[in-house]
Amino acid sequence: MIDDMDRDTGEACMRHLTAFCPTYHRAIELIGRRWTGAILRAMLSGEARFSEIAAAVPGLSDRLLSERLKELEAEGIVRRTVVPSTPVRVDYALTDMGLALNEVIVAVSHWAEHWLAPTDERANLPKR
Amino acid sequence: MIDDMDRDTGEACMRHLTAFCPTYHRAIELIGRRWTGAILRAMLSGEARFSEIAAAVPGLSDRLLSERLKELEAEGIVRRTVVPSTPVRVDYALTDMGLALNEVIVAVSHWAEHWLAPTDERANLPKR
DNA sequence: TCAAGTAGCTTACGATAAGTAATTTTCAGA
DNA sequence: TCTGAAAATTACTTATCGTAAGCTACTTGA
Repeated sequence: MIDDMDRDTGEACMRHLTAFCPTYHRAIELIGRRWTGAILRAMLSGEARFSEIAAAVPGLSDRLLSERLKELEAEGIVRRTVVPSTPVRVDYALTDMGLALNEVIVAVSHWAEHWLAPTDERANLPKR
Repeated sequence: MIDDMDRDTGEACMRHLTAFCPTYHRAIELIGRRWTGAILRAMLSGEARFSEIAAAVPGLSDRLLSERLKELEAEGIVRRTVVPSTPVRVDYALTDMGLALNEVIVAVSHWAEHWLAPTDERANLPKR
């Protein structure tokens, strides 16, 4: 269903902002999937193992982490390495493509700091 | 279920990248929802009316556009104005908070241009 | 004046994705 | 042999999405 947007004339929808850009769209739908942004941030901050990432992202289940890592690997953003030690270890690392997402994460962090900052009354809501 | 992340100690998870940052997390899950990134881009490029946005984002249905706009309005990113002309018009505009997302959209576009550009052989992959 | 059309939604419902929990596999160490 | 941890996977429930249709208020055109 997303198919009809994948024909990209190419080149910059960026030279001036067009209303719709297939390349941008693929990117935002990819990194915007649930949990993916949090996983990428954890990895950029240095987490490399399955259980480290899981521990760094509260609320994220094994099932979804596994699924998201597979997707990111398929996209070329993450590289999975099995270290044949005993016990076997699995390391996840960002590829260059993944590392380049740092700028996006920083831009989001920046916006979030400024506009969703915890001085926000939400932070003080009753909340169980 | 996202509740237990909302207790934000505040201040920058940004001074050095922490593995998890509740503020960042709210932001990325908010703007990363399906279609939201595309809607924001369309609005940043000037589209202001319901039908203009709908036309600018192929594949997006009225139902979801309506839902997303309501969410964005509730978050303070979009302002809805009913112009009492005949026929009544509804204009949507980005607030300052919404306009500030321009930097995020540009960062994503930039990354997308570089890493997902249409010359990419991925364009012909079977697709997930 | 009456049928058809447009903008901006809303409702209904089946399909897909996400959440929760339990289970699996492989090895190490006690 | 039993326990435990890591990295999944399977089974099942619930939430979100996609598709289609309907609705209301107004306009246009015949």
